[in-house]
Amino acid sequence: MPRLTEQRRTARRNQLIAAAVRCVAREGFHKTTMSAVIAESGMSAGAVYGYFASKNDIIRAIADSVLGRMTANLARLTEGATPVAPIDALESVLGQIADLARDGDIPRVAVQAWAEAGRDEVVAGIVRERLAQVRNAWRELLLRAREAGLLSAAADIDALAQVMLGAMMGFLQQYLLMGDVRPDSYAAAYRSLAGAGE
Amino acid sequence: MPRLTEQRRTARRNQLIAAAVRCVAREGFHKTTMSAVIAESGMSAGAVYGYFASKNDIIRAIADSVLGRMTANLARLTEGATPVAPIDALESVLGQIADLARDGDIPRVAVQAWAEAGRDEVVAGIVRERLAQVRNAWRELLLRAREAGLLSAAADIDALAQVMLGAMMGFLQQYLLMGDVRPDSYAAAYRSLAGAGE
Amino acid sequence: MPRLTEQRRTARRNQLIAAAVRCVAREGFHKTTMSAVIAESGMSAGAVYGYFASKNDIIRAIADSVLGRMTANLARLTEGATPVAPIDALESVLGQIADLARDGDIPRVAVQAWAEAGRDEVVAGIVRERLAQVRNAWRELLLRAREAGLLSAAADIDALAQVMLGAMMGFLQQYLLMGDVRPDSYAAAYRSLAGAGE
Amino acid sequence: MPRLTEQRRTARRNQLIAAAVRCVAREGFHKTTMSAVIAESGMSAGAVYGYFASKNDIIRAIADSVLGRMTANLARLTEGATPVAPIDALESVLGQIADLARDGDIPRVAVQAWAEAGRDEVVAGIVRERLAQVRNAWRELLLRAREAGLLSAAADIDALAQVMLGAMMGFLQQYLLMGDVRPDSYAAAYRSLAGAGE
DNA sequence: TATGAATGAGCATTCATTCAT
DNA sequence: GATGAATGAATGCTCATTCAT
Repeated sequence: MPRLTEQRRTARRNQLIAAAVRCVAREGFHKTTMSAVIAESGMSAGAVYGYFASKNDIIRAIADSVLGRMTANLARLTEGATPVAPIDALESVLGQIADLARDGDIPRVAVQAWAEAGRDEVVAGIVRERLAQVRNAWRELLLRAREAGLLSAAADIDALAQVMLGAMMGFLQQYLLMGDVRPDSYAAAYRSLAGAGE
Repeated sequence: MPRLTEQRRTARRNQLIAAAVRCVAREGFHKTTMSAVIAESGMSAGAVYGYFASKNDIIRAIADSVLGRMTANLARLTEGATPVAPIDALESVLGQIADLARDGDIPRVAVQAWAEAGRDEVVAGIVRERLAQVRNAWRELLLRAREAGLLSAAADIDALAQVMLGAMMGFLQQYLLMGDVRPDSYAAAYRSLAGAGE
Repeated sequence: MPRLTEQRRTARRNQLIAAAVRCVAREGFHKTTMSAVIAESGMSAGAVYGYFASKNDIIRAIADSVLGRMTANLARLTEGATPVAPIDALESVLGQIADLARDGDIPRVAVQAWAEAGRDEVVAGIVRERLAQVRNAWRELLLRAREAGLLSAAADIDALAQVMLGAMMGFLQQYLLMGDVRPDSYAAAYRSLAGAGE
Repeated sequence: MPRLTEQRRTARRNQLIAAAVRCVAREGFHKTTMSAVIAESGMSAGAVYGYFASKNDIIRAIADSVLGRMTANLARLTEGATPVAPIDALESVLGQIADLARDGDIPRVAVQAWAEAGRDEVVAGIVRERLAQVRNAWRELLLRAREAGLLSAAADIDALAQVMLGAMMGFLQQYLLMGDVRPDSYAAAYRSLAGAGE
């Protein structure tokens, strides 16, 4: 088969996932019909099943794709060699999330994926892996911050990474559900919490 | 006269919701069939539709019930007159969430409700109301903490309430998805974060 | 049982039939639900089944009642001893039908009964009996008209009675479906047809 | 390309309508189940819904089809250029109706359609249109008869067309319900009515 | 190869009827 | 008696998937 294969195939797959994501953002995984995905993608039913074995397969691909794109921007943050104060990093990350939520469907579908993980163990595996990536990125960033003295030497890096990931999830949910959270004040609140309790 | 008393009617309704919650915890809202709910509840198809007009109605009742029960314990915390350090309160609340998640279906279904809010405006309204309640409880607690000097005078109470709610949501999601978060270390991390960056 | 029984029972039965007729005029026999009849009658489900064994029974009672009331006025016409010209009688009868159709549900439900006769042999029997009554009335009237010289001596009384009944049915259907037929011009047309063709 | 040609699609549609007509002749519109239609047509449930959006759609298509076929033969009668005596034409038309009723389901279903017009405004529109066609055909025939002197010059063509349509409906109903009407004597009775009343 | 019509099990919901109170 | 909540088989319809063309 000399036709331009793998590259073209991947492109079509992505185009299909993009169409499916638009549908899922509107109706959720299980109220989205294959018929809707087929119409949105402009492909034929047969063609779709040439790229994915089943609707479940598409759901899994969507989950992976969408969570991957949530993570993508975060990775960029960590790549930099210069240490960043964790809360500054958080503000930046929350800003990226707010941007994604304002402009597109990804965060809405990410929430769907978190819910779906509760009933499909494969999706659960994908989600776990993606969340682990985010935590790893945070751990790296936090370590560098601690080395730079931007974080107390006694800080529990693992727990803090969990807290940072949790902040992202909590912020996103409130952004989507309440629509009244702002990256700057949200991140700043962590600072005000500071001296408290001691 | 075989007329149902309001009390009996409410009891049956709750019994039905409880059965439906068990189903939804397993399969999510839209993969749960009425047939499954009927079997789980031990009622007949017709009887179920005597209590709820449609599956959608049940979904909404579940969302309200489940989010209400997530909130219930929190309210208890705020009722106390004695000021509590916010992070101590958080640890306590996360502990309650972990307990609920370990012992029952409520938190799993709460996640479903958050996702469903993205496609059913009625559920979105219910969720907004319930989340607002949680924030209000936090605001009250935070105000009292600030008055007692357990919180910096400059603290942004509204933003902090958002952060506290977000912490609950982020903790719960990670509890369900990763299974490795612990109330004590999670809450403690907030403290270690505190001084940082300044 | 010293309670006023038979009389009261009949009254309640008629009240029930009246309610059911209102429903059937709106939705036809088979789109009318027992629930609707129960609501319209103000009785309880159990009570209704005390008067009629089944929905089918009600349908049959309605058919009989409604066709009986279509016939009632016709009988009055024939009772008179004085001979009437057939076409004058027809105009009068069509006028009565138009009045019934304008003011109430009976003719609409009569059409339902004719249709139902195609699938329920019991209703077919009721309809046959009622139509036979109408024909008999016409036969009597036509005989008297022939004796009085208002009708040709060679007239086929049986066939003419069929034609008169047919005229009533055809007029009613057009009144209900087209709404543009008038008793006077409709009857008059029979006269203009008369001499023709010979 | 397995695309259906318009021709094939229409053929399948008609086959489906034919199957549905057989069911409706037996049980009426609303006691005919989709399941019965599906079985009778030999198609699958899904296929049926590829041709018609709903059961209501099928009912409407049946109404149009059946009333159209009642009309078809009438049109043929009018096409002829030679004037026909109205009562001769009537006898011929009643003969066609009797043939249709003896051999097939069409007239039984036509009666269903007239009844259904009382509750579905779309069916009512279809019926009105089809009845108007019949009247138009009669008007044309009557005009030609009047020109040829087969009808009194003073005859009210519109009213006579109503009477002719009414005769067809009344004859058909009696054919189906009583089974004792004959085209020849029925038409002849109109003649015997002739001199009467003057 | 790509198509889209066909499949049919499965879905949410209805409703005539019953019977415990 | 009278009530109306409960029953559950049956209904109209959907939709993930297949496969003849």
